[in-house]
Amino acid sequence: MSLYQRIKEDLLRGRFAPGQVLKQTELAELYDVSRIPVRDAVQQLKSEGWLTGHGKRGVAVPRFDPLEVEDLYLMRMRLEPLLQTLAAPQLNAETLGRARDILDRMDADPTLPAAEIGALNWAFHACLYKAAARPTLFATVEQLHRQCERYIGYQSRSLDYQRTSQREHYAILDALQRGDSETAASLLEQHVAAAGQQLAEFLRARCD
Amino acid sequence: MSLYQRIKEDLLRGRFAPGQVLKQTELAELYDVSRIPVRDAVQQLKSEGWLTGHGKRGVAVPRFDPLEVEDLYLMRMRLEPLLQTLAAPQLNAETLGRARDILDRMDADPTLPAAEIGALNWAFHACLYKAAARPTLFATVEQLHRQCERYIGYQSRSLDYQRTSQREHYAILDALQRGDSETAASLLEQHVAAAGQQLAEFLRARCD
DNA sequence: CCCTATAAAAATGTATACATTTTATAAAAG
DNA sequence: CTTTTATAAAATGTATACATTTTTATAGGG
Repeated sequence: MSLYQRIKEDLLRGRFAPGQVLKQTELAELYDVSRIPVRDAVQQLKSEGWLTGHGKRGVAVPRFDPLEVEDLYLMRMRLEPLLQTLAAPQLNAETLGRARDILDRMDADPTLPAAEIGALNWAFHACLYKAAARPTLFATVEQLHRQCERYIGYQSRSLDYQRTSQREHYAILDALQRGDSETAASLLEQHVAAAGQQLAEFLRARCD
Repeated sequence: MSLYQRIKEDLLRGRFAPGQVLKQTELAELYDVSRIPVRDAVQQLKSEGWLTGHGKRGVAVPRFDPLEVEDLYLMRMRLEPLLQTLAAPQLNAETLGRARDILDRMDADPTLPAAEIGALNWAFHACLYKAAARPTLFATVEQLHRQCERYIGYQSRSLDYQRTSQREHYAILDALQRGDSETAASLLEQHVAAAGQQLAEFLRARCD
C-alpha cells in the first residue's frame, strides 16, 4: 500500500485533528520512511483537498467547511448530468446490466460497511459515465467525487436515506434503459442535490 | 523562477514535441538540477494536464486533443456562469472599476503579445469571480482555465476575434453593473462557448 | 514594557548515493 | 526462425547528507 493511500486512510479515519499542522519530518518518522516519499504523497494529497497549504511552511489538515461541500455539490449537479447525457447514446445492454448488478449488490447485504456502500455508489455512476468516453470530463467529475470523499468518510448513512438513494438509482437506470436521457439527467441532478443536502445536514449535526 | 514554471514555459513554446516521452534523468540534465525537484515539478504538471502518465514509466507530452478542448469548454460553460452569478450580489463599485480597468488596458495597446492578452483576459474574469468568495468553486474553474492554457498557448488571436471578445466583456460588465446578473450569466455562457469554438477552429486549421 | 535585531534552531529544498523495478538485449531451446 | 528465458542496462524510488530558508528565541536598545 502506497504512502499516499496510508496517509489518506488515516485522514479519513480522523487520526489527525482538523487544523493540525503536519511537518514532513513528523510524517516521515510516523510512517517510517524518508522525507522524499512524504513530499510526493503530500503534494498529491494537497491537490485533492485532503491537505491544504499552511502559509509558506508545512501543510495543515483542513477543517470541515460547509461552504466547500456546497460548492462541490453545486458543481457535481451541473457536470454529472452533462456527462451522463453524453453517455446515454453509447449505453448498451452489457453496460446497463453491469450497472444494475452493482445496485443489486448494494441491496443484497444491509450490513455493508459505509466505505463499501460509498465505493459501490461511485462504481454505479462511474460505470455509466465511462460509457461516454470523455476522459477529461470524467477526470474532473472523478476529482470532485474524491474531494467529497473526505466529507462522506465514515459517515454511516441512515438506512432511510440509503433506501431513498437506491430508489433514485433504479429510477435513473430505468430512464436510461428506455432511452429517456433527459429524464435520467433531471433525476440525476435531483439525486446529487439530495446527497448534498443529506451531507450538509450530517455536518450541521456533527459540527454544529 | 521555479522549475515547474520553466518546464511549463518550454511546453507552451513547443520545445517538446507532442507524444515525446520525457525521462526524469533527461529533464534533470536539461535543466541542470537533480531528479528530486524534477519529480516535484513533473507531478504538478501531470495534475494540470501539461504532462500525462506514459504507462508505468516516464511521462509523455500530451498530444493536442480536440475532444479534451470540447470537454474543458463544456465544463467552463456550466461552471463559470454559476460562479459569476454567485459573485454578482457581492460586486461593489471598486471591484467593477478594477474589472473595467483591465478591459481598458487590453484595448489600449493593440500590439500586446498573445500571452499578455490571455493573462489580462483571465484577470478580468477572475476579478469578478473572486468577489463570490467561493474558494472551492473558484479553484476548480481556475484549474480548468489552466488546462485550457496549454491549447491557447501562443495562439495569436485574430484581431477580429479579439474585438468580438472585448465587446462581449463590456456587455457582461454592463449587465453586472446594472444588477442584471441573469443576463450577465447568459452572456458569459455564450462568451465561453464562442471562445471554445474559436479555439476548436484554430486547432482544426493547425493540426490536420 | 515593548520593539527590534541578531543568532540559534527547525523545517524545507536539493544533491548524491544506493536500492528496486522495469525494459531492453542476447543467448538458448523448441 | 520464432519464442522464451536469463542477463544487462536503464529508469525510477528512496535514504542519507548537505544547503537554504523560515521561524523562534533571546539579548539589547528605546
